[in-house]
Order: sequence, then structure tokens, then C-alpha cells
Amino acid sequence: MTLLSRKADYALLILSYLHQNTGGGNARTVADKFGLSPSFVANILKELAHHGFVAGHRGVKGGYALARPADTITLAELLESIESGFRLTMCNPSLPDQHHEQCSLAGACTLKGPLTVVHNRLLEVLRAVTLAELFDPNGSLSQPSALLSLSLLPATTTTTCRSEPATVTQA
Amino acid sequence: MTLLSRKADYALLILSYLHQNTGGGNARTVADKFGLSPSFVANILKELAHHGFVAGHRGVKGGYALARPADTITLAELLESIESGFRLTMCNPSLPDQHHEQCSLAGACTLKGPLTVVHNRLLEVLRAVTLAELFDPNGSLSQPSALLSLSLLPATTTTTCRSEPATVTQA
DNA sequence: CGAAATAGCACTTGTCAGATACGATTACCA
DNA sequence: TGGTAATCGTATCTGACAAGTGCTATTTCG
Repeated sequence: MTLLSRKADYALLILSYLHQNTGGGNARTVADKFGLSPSFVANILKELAHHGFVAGHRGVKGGYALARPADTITLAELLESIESGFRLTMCNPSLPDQHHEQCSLAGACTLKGPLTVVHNRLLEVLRAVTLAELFDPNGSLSQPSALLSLSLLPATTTTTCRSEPATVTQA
Repeated sequence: MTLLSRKADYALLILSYLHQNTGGGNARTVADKFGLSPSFVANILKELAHHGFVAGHRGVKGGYALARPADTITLAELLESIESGFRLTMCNPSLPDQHHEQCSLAGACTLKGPLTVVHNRLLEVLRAVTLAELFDPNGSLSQPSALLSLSLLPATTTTTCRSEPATVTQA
């Protein structure tokens, strides 16, 4: 289970680029920078523009730039836009009827309330993180030591996200 | 974006049934109860048994029962088993190489650290919820009002990660 | 021995993310 | 005023994986 789709992942990457290069950039520049397909990057930028996160300017010297300061955009907001809403379970709204009916179990599903609470807790975490924090190499999110020491009790998989230069073919 | 797959969703439902009926039950009984396909329920139970959450007993009077008390199982543990691990982004381990290479960006991806912090925060939330709490109709998770009012603060570095037994009981 | 249940595979189906392509539109510049 | 380069909008294809089904082996009880 992956929380961020690759699209959202790349969206973050692209936004961080636009954040650092205040002059902005066009799709091809960004694609080149990250070694991605220009069409793919263009698509993500289009979607970001459609949701008002970046502003696109057409024409020869056109390109994209952040439409809002990064510290006014929360991770929750971005995900709710890029992904189609953040749901915990399927049995919320707008579902094909048969599933809804199965889940509601004649209205006796005792899980909905508690799961909604959990959902809101997760949302809080995402709401508490702005893109500015995420992009700031000296921000509170970049000194995980204190937080990690708190959270690494039974220590599951992830821990570190392989920040090494990646043993891939590269050279 | 849906956090719980339908399988995980039904797994919770089935576990809650086994939690309430301490005598346990067989796949067909559970399927009948929830109006699901017996094969489907059997499959989920098999997987739950494989991960040690329920114990299966074969034979004519066989069936399934919880193998561990519900208050020793956290939502995080269940999800990590049922779903294939809980990741925030794709750029962790075990990826097709080309994606990995793209993500590593010659090792200059500044997002990894901060995203790992966010990931751990989310994990904290899931770790703080036990199945017993989730299944208890009178538990703290069934009175969302107080919790919501608590958690709606900007909460940047406060966090402190609710590692407490969710005793945030509305005072 | 036979019925009933789990255990373990193998398989089909359906959906959606991932990714691409192309025409329309807009803006700059000569 | 026409050409070029860029975004915009949409339509489409594809592959991976979740969702769901079925069958056979094994175990247990009567």
C-alpha cells in the first residue's frame, strides 16, 4: 500500500523545483532536470495548474510558476486535489451501490465511527505539514532525529529512504 | 486514494465478528452473516491465519477464532500484513530500477528526509489504534467530537505523537 | 469410511494508475 | 501579419495489480 501515487510524488518534486527556482520553468526544463518524459511532466503541471497550485503562462517565454506561496499549501490539500480525495475506506460516499449495501450491513456497521476518527487523525498529520516545510532543507522536518527516536519503537520496515546515490546504472 | 483496500476493510469486519463471538466461527457462517461470497471470506480468513491474527481449526467442528487478543493488535500491524507494507512514497526499496533511478535524482532528492518524517507520523497514528478500541462501541474512538477539537491545532512541532493509549478521553 | 471444514494454489476478471499523443489555443517576435 | 513555441484540453492505450472464483489436498470428527 503506497499512500502517495507516483503522480503525487512527482508533483511534489516539481513543486519543489518551482519553489526553489522562483523564476519558474517550463515543462521541458523540469522534465530534463528530473529525467522524466516531457509529456508526463506536462500532464502533472497541467493538473497542478487546474487546481490552482501553479500558474501557467503560454507563449514563447511561457512556463509555470507557483501560484501560491508554498507555506500556504498543506500536504493534505495537495493530496486531496491530486489524488481524488483522501479516504480511509471505500464505504464512505459515492460508491457503487452493492458495495455500499454490503458494507452498511443493514446499517449495523459499528466500524464507521471509529474509522472516521482514525481518518481524521491521519488528516491532521497531513494538514500540519506545509510544502514550505517539506521543501526546506533546514526545516523541522529535515531533522528527524528527535522525532524518529520517538517513533522507532517496534520499528517496521521503512526507516530510511535510501538517500545514497543509488547503486543504479548511472555511471 | 483509498487507504484501506477492500480486502483490509472486510478483514476488519471479519475480525470484529470474531472478536464479538468469542466462540469463533467458520468461513461460511461469517460469509452468510455479511452477505459475502464464502470463497471470498475464506480467502481473507486464510490470509489472516497465515499472518497469525486468527487461528484456524480444521475438521467437522473446525472454524476460526482470534489467535491474539484484539488489544494487542494495532491497526498499523494489520495493515502492514494485509496490505503489502505501508509506504508513503514509491521511492523506498524494491522498486523497478528505472523508477528508482528517476527518484534518486543523482542522490539529490531533498524530499526523502521530510517525507520519512511525515511517514512516521502517520504510522504513529495507526500504531496508536488497537483493534479492541476500534471494535468497542463505547470506546474513545466512538466519540469523535472531543478528539477532533483537540487535534485541529496547527501543530507543527508539537506532535508528541499520541503514543499514549489514546487516553485523550474528552475529560 | 465419509462429511465438513481449513489450507494452499492457480486462475480469471475488472479497474485504475501510469503514460502517451494530438489538435486547439495563446502569446511572443520578426 | 504570419510563424513559432509554448501551454491547454482531451482522448486513448497499456500494464500491473486488486478483486474475486474454483479446485484439490489435508485434517478432523462422528
